[in-house]
Amino acid sequence: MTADIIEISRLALHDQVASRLRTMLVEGHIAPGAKLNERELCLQLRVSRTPLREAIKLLAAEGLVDLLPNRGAVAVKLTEADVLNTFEVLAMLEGMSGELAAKRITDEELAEVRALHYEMMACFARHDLSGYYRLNARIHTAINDAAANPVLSSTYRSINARVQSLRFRTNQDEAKWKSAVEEHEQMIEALAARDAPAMRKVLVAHLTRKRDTVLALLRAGEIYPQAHKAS
Amino acid sequence: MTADIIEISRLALHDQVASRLRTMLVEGHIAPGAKLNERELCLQLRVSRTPLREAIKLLAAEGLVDLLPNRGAVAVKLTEADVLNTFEVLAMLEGMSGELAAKRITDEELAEVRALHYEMMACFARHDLSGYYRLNARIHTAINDAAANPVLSSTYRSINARVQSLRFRTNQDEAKWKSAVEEHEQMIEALAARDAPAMRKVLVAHLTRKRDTVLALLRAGEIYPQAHKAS
DNA sequence: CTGTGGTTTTTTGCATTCAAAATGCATTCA
DNA sequence: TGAATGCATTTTGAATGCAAAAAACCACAG
Repeated sequence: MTADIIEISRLALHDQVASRLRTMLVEGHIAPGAKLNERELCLQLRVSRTPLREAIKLLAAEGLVDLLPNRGAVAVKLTEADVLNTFEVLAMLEGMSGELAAKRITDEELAEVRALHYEMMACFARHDLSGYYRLNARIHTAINDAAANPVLSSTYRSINARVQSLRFRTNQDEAKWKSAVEEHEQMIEALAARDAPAMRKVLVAHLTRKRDTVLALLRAGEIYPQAHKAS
Repeated sequence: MTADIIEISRLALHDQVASRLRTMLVEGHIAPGAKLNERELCLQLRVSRTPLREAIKLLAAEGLVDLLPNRGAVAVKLTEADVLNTFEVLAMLEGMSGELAAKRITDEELAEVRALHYEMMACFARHDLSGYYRLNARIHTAINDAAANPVLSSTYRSINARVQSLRFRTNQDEAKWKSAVEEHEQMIEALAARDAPAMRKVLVAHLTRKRDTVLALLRAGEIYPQAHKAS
């Protein structure tokens, strides 16, 4: 019982709030372009406005919300140009991460990535999309860790979060899913061979495909169905 | 992102505070490892604790201060590993920025960079170090702008700020200064030739040299003279 | 003289309160 | 009938108050 209390007070309240808000934004529970009403969120998250506001400032720094002076915060609604620019940076960060990982990964780390990969294949076989996504994220985290550069990892995480809500909504068809899995296999091969250029190549290609998927949906207007807010 | 469109008639207090604190940290007026006493800073900046705390949270997200639970914030004191990791990422970001700039720079932008370069040369000739630094920063900003990727620019700015206070303290000797200027001339040439690989090469070399300078000083203990606080 | 325990003081974290700005509505006038 | 202006409500921004945690201090014992 007391352990929970300690556990709660271990993480600062504004950090907990930031995490919850981040999840809500990334998973689309707060729609892009939606206003973040402070009083509303206070009741919902059972905290006062001070930690909430601190959390919102944090998310603004991460680029997940826009801060309008005297008008509060809104969930970012990316334009096509924003998506292009973001993926351009992401591709480079991921490419670098992959290169470094290929150079620095230990046998133990490689084994773990492989294990995660097979778990992910299991999800693929079962058509368990959410499990697939979860494993996918863990693999990418594992590769980032293998790159052994915390600055790179946290930068990647932060920027990736901005497009995560869009990637969340891209309902893969079977063919795209299959080729994504194939790309993952190439990643494992490149890692095992410690082939840094190959690793970069497959990761950049991976990101480029993701980008194009997101862009296509954005252009089709399937991501932001009702165009209500001016941006 | 989309907030840029909204004109900022009057900056919010927490933004002003964040700017001032950022300057104090980057220019070393707050020493690395120093504790940020809220009450003290409130009196100094003539604001109450609420906007100050929001600003500190922002700087924490930027990686300029560390947030210790229930113990406040301290100015980050980078370890040798931190410096290596940060410059590793910076080199890549700057390399990418240079590549994109070489591909995308307009004649007008190039002319402006050239003009800034000559102004900087004037400062060099006059041994005006602070003017040189100012122009140097403006040139890098101009190149970043020419890359035409706001996500890249802001990411670079944020990460660069973390090592700026160290670079601020590296008192260049004449020889190093001279070779820095030569590298800048190579940059202009590469830009003019729209030679992206060359641009990347010179920028990465530039950053590597800066990194080594910072590292040498760090190892010599000249940056953190009195080692008192644990990092 | 040094280490330990308890107490005081300081400092941080969160909640509440107060003030200012913006939004919405109704009334009024053209 | 439509637009503009003034008022009321809502919402954000900033300041203060209060409680808890950490640091500093001091006394005391070994």
